[in-house]
Amino acid sequence: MALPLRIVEVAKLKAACSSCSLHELCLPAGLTASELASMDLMIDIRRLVKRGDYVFRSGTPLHALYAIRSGFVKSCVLYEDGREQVAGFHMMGELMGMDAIGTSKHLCDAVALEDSEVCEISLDDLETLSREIPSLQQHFHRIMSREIARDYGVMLLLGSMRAEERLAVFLLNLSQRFAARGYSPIEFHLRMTREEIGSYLGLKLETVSRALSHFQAQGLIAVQNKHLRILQMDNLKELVSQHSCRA
Amino acid sequence: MALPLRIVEVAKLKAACSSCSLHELCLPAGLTASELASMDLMIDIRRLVKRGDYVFRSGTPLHALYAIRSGFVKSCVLYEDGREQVAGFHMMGELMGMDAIGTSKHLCDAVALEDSEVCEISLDDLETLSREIPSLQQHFHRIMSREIARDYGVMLLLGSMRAEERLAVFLLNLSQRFAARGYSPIEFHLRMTREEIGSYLGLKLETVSRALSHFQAQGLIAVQNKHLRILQMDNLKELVSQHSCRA
DNA sequence: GCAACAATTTGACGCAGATCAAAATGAGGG
DNA sequence: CCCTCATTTTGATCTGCGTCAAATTGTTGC
Repeated sequence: MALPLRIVEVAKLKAACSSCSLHELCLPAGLTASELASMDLMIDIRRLVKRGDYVFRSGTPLHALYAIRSGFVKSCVLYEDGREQVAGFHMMGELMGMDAIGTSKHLCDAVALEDSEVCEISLDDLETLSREIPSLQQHFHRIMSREIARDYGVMLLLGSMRAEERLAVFLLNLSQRFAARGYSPIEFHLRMTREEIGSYLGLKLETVSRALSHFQAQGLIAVQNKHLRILQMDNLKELVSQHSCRA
Repeated sequence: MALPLRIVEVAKLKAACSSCSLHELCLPAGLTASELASMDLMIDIRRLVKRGDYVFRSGTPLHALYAIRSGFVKSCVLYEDGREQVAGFHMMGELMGMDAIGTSKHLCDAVALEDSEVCEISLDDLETLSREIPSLQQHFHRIMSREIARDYGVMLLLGSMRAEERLAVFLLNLSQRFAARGYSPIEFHLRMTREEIGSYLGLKLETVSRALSHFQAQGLIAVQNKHLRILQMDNLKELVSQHSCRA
């Protein structure tokens, strides 16, 4: 008997950077109108990814890079023995899959935390086009560089901050990124579980929960399950810089 | 009175990728002879960096990327409040400074741990040339990607491994990289202090010291100060994968 | 070779955060 | 709406690693 087939949501739609409201955040930032038109030709697949589904999986060959058009995606590094760690949370306008260019194999899972839409960008096409459009080339390099810079920040966080500092950094970072996208920087919906936050921050879920409760008791934030509101942005920032470090 | 001038060692030598024994490890890997000749034109500064001196400093504008021709360099991320963490150790054939492309400012210090020689590679020149030489472009992307992949590994290490695992991963990684450069994978000189190892691994120097002593007591390694010999490579590897994890 | 200093080792002790446990709350499916 | 299961919260206890301290060894400049 054949197994019941899992229905995979793969809508292939005509994508178009020039009409996408994110193009100032995304890969084509800074291109002229005619350069944008060239990018349109390159990106012809937009894919819907349901909550819980994979954008790509660790170990599979690199087909394309993925720009998030809407939604929220986590990436998890897997270790051979089954250990896994959340390496990042990605929101609209961000590019994923760059870790796979080196080996042509993805080395993390990318899982949608809510129904999302991603644009597939063929690496070959991107490389070809960026040979013709220097500003695209530069921007692509800047995007990869920023990913490296972000990673350095995470290392600092994991290597030398204590639990509550890590969480404060995490919340402030989310806040900034929502702000950059036109959403409220002080009130937002956490799309991930406490366990996922903990995995990202190198903490256990109980520690995350306790730290959130403590912030709330101090009046820094108000949390109600996944709904979060920052009440004292400045004090939250101060908490990070006051060097109550561990290492 | 003028301050006594610090004598800066800046030997400007004609560098040449085509005659460099590292070109299979370094940026020009995979180029044809004529493409290599084009790279030679691009790289015209080789700089000597004495032990303890900076290759570049955090906050300074990006002038160039740096390929290590010989020696050993650490990179340290600095946090505003003075906290710092070693983000990586770099050896010959490796490229540094890619974290600065995004903002045009270095965000870590690069300090030579022994007298070293680096080749300066102008980013503009590299971008120009890689528009003409697709294989150079591809290789540059692969190098940046591998840096991202490496960082993911460090995150996993910092976020979910216990002290002895971290140290074992660290030693095995050094071993591999020495092997790739034709040196012994089982016997080498640690060029960094216990404190620097600790900073990289998110541990205190005492913990690093104790872990090394413990490995030695188990017969896995022999350490004598900075001289290290791996006695039981397989058992060391096993130590990492046996999932004695923390998070 | 010696003095001064830096790096390492080792021991004793404390604490931040992990672990274990159980109750409370929320979300999805029939 | 109710049942079931997943997530979150909170408490109690444990432990790996940080902290403090002191002895030892290695390194550098004179």
